[in-house]
Amino acid sequence: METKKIEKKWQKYWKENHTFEASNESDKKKYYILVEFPYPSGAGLHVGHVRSYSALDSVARMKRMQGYNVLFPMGWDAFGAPAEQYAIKNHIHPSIAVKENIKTFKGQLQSLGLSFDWSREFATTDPKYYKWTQWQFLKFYEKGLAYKATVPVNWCPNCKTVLSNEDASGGVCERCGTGVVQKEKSQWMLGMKKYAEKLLDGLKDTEFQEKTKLAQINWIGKSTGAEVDFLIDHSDEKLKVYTTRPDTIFGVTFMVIAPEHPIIDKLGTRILNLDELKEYKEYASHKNEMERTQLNKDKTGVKILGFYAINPITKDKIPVYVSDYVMMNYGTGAIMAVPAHDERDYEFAKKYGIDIIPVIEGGDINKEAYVGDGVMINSGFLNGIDNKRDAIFEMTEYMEKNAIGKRCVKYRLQDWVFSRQRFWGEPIPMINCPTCGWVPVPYSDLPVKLPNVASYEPTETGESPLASIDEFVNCKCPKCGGPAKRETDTMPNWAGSSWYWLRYMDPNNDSEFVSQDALNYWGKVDWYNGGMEHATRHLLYARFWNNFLYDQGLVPNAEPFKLRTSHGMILGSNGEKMSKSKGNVINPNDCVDEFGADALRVYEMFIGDYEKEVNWSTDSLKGCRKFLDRVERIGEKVRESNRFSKEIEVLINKTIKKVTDDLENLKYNTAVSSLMILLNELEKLDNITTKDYRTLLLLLNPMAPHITEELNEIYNLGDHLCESSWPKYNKEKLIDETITIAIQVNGKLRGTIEVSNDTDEESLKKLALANDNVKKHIEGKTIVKTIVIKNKIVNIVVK
RNA sequence: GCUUGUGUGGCGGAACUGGUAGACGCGCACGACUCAAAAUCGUGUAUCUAUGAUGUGAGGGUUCGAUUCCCUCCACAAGCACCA
Repeated sequence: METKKIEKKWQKYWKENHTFEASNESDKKKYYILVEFPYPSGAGLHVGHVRSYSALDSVARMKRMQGYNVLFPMGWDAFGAPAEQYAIKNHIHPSIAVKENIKTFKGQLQSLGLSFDWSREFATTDPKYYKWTQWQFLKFYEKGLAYKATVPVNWCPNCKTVLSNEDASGGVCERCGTGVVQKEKSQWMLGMKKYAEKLLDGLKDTEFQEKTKLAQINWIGKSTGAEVDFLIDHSDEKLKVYTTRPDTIFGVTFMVIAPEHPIIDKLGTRILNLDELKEYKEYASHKNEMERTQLNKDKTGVKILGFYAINPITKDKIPVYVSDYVMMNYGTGAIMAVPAHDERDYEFAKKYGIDIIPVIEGGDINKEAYVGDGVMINSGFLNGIDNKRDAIFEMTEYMEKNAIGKRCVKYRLQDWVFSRQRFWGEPIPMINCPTCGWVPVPYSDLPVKLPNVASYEPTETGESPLASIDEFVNCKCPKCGGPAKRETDTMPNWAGSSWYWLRYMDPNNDSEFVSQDALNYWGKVDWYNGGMEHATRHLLYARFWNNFLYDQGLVPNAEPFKLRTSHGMILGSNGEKMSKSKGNVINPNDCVDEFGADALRVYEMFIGDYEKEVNWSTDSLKGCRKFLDRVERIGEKVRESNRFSKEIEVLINKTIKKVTDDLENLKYNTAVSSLMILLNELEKLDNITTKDYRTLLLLLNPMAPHITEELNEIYNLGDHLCESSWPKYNKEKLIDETITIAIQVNGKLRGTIEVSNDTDEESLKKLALANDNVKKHIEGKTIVKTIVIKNKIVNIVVK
């Protein structure tokens, strides 16, 4: 039968028999495998999706055969800008384009024979799903973790929307590439900062890959130091700074505050050059518009005329500067500058002619050997202390005793800007009443649905398109019944993906976001695979969200994911990222049409190290097709027997072990290659047994599920593979009876000998010395030493 | 700049706790089958000044023995980026 027909036949069988649908009630051990659900773009499935989905599908299939109740779901992360842009252009509701795209994606995934449980499918854009996203937002609000704040936000003048720091990385809009400007805007925020320590600490309870943990740790960016108060001369005002090096306070020769620092307004009447400072603030806010990628930016700044700060230790008068190298959103927005030991402060001091006082011996910044540790000098009571740990400790103690400052911890992690001025997102379920203020939409009124209109143009003022839809905006205040207005901002793209794995456990529940029974049964996701690009933001948002739900007693675990792995990208055959403009895009449909789904799946697993990026090679794909053809052809040599052929008994046991281990350890490429080796050996035999063949097919089934099922049926080898047990190996049959031992002279290979397994050291030595080539190389020399490692090697050291 | 990775044939990549480097596949060459081609099968395929020597980014070290461990350096990739 032709490949296509075979594939369709089995796909139909699996569907009709609900083969891959997981049960929420089972005596079997559960295993939850999650792959990141795709954004259903108009471009269709990418070969990169196929890589991770095939790989984890093979794990899911193996686990089922090993007797687990496997949950391997799929859905759609379907809110987002592209659908909205498309809608604006064509004046059709985004849900229509999304529906189309989902249809395409689903068809493509199904044609690959991936064993997803389609009965649990949903899209984040389904009102039945986003009802619960909104419900959870209200929980955040109730706990004070969702709040409105006026914050300087990244603003894209082209898209007319607020961007998160993440979406504005590099100072340009992630979507359109326009330079981002700073703008003050009232936004909904989620209090993620409060969870910084938990998110850091919770990593202990995960088995994430080390690189993923590190990425998260970096992103959270914890640092310990001290907050120190500098009094302002002739005033009760204080300037609070954060420093990780309180020990260097004797070296402070100036201070720097962020352009937005509130003290400027507070002491406005005393400041002689207020206009200049305002001008600088204006300049700084536009700075992002310019090439922010420019490195080694020149330090700029303005000295505040009119007041000084007082060093709390030395009582010196310290000039205060405004500069944009200090950020308002980190620490206290103010720093004590120690130009002798900090590169940035040094640069600034040089430019503005400020004194530089070294306080660490040999730590002078303008010397090559800049060090941050050494003997304290010019530092009063710290003089002579020879390491920073003790110096920091002494100083902090002193500060706390004298109420000058105190120990504290800071995080780089910021609260999550949760508002977007877009149409195509979950409406934030809040109502603004002129008398009651912000009032949450009652739970019973959820979901707040997106209206069905035909215009999605953003407004000039930067409000969401929803703001111009009166029937949506105008409503009654749930509290006082008076006229009120709905929040028109929607949630960011990341919202829907911050809890989707929970919904899969119980996707059709109308009364709860997921039932407690389902939560208790499925627990944590056992294995979550996705792209490395999501190792920080998505993974942090998801963990934050889940930690919050846990604190509310809504889910049984603080951490949602046990293991997290990530796959490498697939590049075009020219080594560049696949893109339409480069003409190097490979469409998985074409591959399925020409070579079959099985061949594509096997190829994508064989293509290379799963965690590294790889270049596409259609030739290699052909090779995998050939491999499957050979598997098919060898069936002609099968003879009935329930034993392994003697010649390959050890090899086949080894292969079972290898494939089993490799599939669990991201070593998909060697899993495939070990099956190729097995096939090579089987081909050398005149005939093979039914047990040989069925074992080969069982092992290959997770990777090439269609052809293997078909061959199993054609040769009448037994139950359907997907309903059979995974092969087990016999530990005693893992070692060959005869093995090859390498013989070296002075570490160089001079020959090999065949010996029976476990030949003792003394005999090995004798055999080695008897070898002709060895004799030649030791002739006329003295043997200094002989190293014999059983079953491995003999090394003769001569002089 | 910082953090984290990665450097192995023409190519993708193997190599257990240090023990025969280059498994497996692609490509290429030759051969078989064929009138011929495709497909298929078989053989070979690191390099060189070739009975030997050299080879895992470069240089050093530890060891009987190093792709593997240690030090220095180089290149590339990803992430972060004035974080005090």
